[in-house]
Parts: sequence; structure tokens; C-alpha cells
Amino acid sequence: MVLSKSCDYGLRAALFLAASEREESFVSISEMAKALGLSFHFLTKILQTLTRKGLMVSTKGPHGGVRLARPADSINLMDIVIAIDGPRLLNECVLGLNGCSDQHPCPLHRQWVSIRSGITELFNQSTLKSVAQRIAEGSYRLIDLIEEPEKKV
Amino acid sequence: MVLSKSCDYGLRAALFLAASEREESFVSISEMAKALGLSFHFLTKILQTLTRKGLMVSTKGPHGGVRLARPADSINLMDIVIAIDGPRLLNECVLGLNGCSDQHPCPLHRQWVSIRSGITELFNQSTLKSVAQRIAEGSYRLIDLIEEPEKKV
DNA sequence: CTTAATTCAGACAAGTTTGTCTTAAATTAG
DNA sequence: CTAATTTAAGACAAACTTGTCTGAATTAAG
Repeated sequence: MVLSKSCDYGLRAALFLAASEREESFVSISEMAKALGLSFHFLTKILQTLTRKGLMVSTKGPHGGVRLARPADSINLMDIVIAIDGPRLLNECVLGLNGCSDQHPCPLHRQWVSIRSGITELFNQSTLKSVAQRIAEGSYRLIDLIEEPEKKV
Repeated sequence: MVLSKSCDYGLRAALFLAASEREESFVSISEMAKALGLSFHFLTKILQTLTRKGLMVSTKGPHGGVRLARPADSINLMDIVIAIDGPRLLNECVLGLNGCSDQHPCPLHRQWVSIRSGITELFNQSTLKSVAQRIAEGSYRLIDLIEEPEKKV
């Protein structure tokens, strides 16, 4: 798992907001949870983190909810990932060695740095807007096909 | 975390064996655990998995231990990864959507498939021997620099 | 045969992530 | 002001991963 589940959910919610074409108004978390097939309470907790980190703005009461704090083309996926999972992804060793670096590399360090920079580039270059546009085109989805993931027998 | 800790440890142990230049003889798990700075009991459990999966051979009693079941150039990292973490890595969606595929892609699917194939290619093309050789050259390491990883304050 | 060394098996504990629930606080509408 | 709606906060539980321990089984050596 490259991203935690919390991070997956946070990204899906952020993309849902960006794709909702209602950037001005607040969308309730329960509506989002329903649309995305996620636990309301769990999503609430995750979005609280994003609100605390300044990526979203929330308001309580009727017609309350959350919205993106900035235009969707000024937030990229890496912002969300770092807010939820921290900078782990940026410098983690593929063999889990702490202190792995150019100076003290593990035997896979060079190759892994290359792959990792591909990942960070993807998250850095993808804005919520650019990704949401693909969703709006209708050919991409944000919700699970199957409710319960198949477990091993 | 791309690989579980168990998988990290299993890979390190397998590479340790491949780099030990004692392919014929058995190496005790306690010796390996000591050398790699890992918990003996935990490593034992992981290596039992690799033994059950046919990647290692073990023998009990004095001078017992484990060794690679096949020559180090016929085992690649992917063999170890799949034995321990399962095929998760091969088809997992970056947004955690189950059923994500070319037919039902998430909005990052195309880019992620490309990155993922880079990862699988790395693990497929890296044999224990090829990686162990780099270790034997002395410029790469398999053990943690710092014992206790720093926790967030 | 006895003893020591070692893996095997599985119970158990600790830690982390994921998910649920309840109550409080804030906001809006009447 | 009151009631309804919604997020905020945090306790708690469930599930999974990681780590520890004990005893059994096997092997080698004397």
C-alpha cells in the first residue's frame, strides 16, 4: 500500500469536491460519504485533518459542510498526501532501512529513488482540478465497484 | 509503505544469505538476526514462510539453519515479495479502489500502471545474486544506521 | 542414549490503523 | 429563544501488523 486508507479516502473526497462544480458552496460530509461509499464518521475524521491543515474550510449548522480552501487548480495531490500520511513517501527506503540515503544507500537505493521521484512527480503535477476534469468527462470513477473486497480463502 | 515490514525483513535476510558466499551451508537464524539487527523470533516466523513457499530450505539441530533453496541467480526479489506480501503490489489501485482496471479505471489509473510496472520490473529483474554482489562490493548496506527510528514529537 | 542446538508451531502481547459512537459546539431557520 | 442540522472532539472498539515467548520436534555429537 503506497498510501494509507485514510489518505485514499481523503484524496477521493477532495477529488469529489473538485469535480462537484460547486466550489463556492459547502458540501455536507454525509452526502460525500454516501456518494463515495465511505463511513461517515471515518470520513469526518479525515476531513477534519484536512481542515486543520488548511486545505479545506468547514462550517457547521444547516447547509454546512466542507469545501476546498483554495481553487482546485492550486491544490495538488501531494498536498493532500502529505497532510494525511506525512512526508513518509518522499524519503522512505524500499527495504525499510532508516537513514538510507545517497551517502548510505541500500543496494536498491538508486533504482528506488528513480521510481519514487516518478511517484512524487505524479502527485505534484496532478492538481485536483486536472484530475477532477477527467472524472467529469465520465470515463473515470471514484467509487468501489464491489462493496466488500474479496478476502483470501 | 510499499512493502510490509515482514517483507522488508525477508528480503534483507534473503540478500544476506545470497551475499554470505556460503550458498551450500546452512546459516542459523539467530546469526542472521544478530547481523541484521532484527528480532530473532520475528525473523524466524518470516523465514518459516519462505521455507514453506519453497524459497528456502531449513534443517534443525546443531549446524542447522536455513539456506536458499535455489541458486541466488534464479531467485528474484519478486519471488520473495509475493511469498510474503502476496500479489497485492501487482494490481493495487493507487486510490485503493477495488476493481480498478483498464476497463474501469480510476482517474490516475494510466499513470499509476506505468509507475507500478516500473516497480514490478525492478523486483522481477533484480535477482538475489545481482543485488548481493553490490553488497559484497562493500558500498551498500543491509542494516539500519540508527537503532530506534525517530518518532514524531 | 543423552544432551545441546536448532527450527517449527502456535499462543499471546503490543502497537498501529481503521472504523464506530456519543456528546459538545456552532450555525441557521423559524 | 428554540429546534434542527451539521462539524468538532475524543473515547472506544475491531482488525491487522508487528513482536515476544514457550514448548515441541528434529538433528548432530559425544
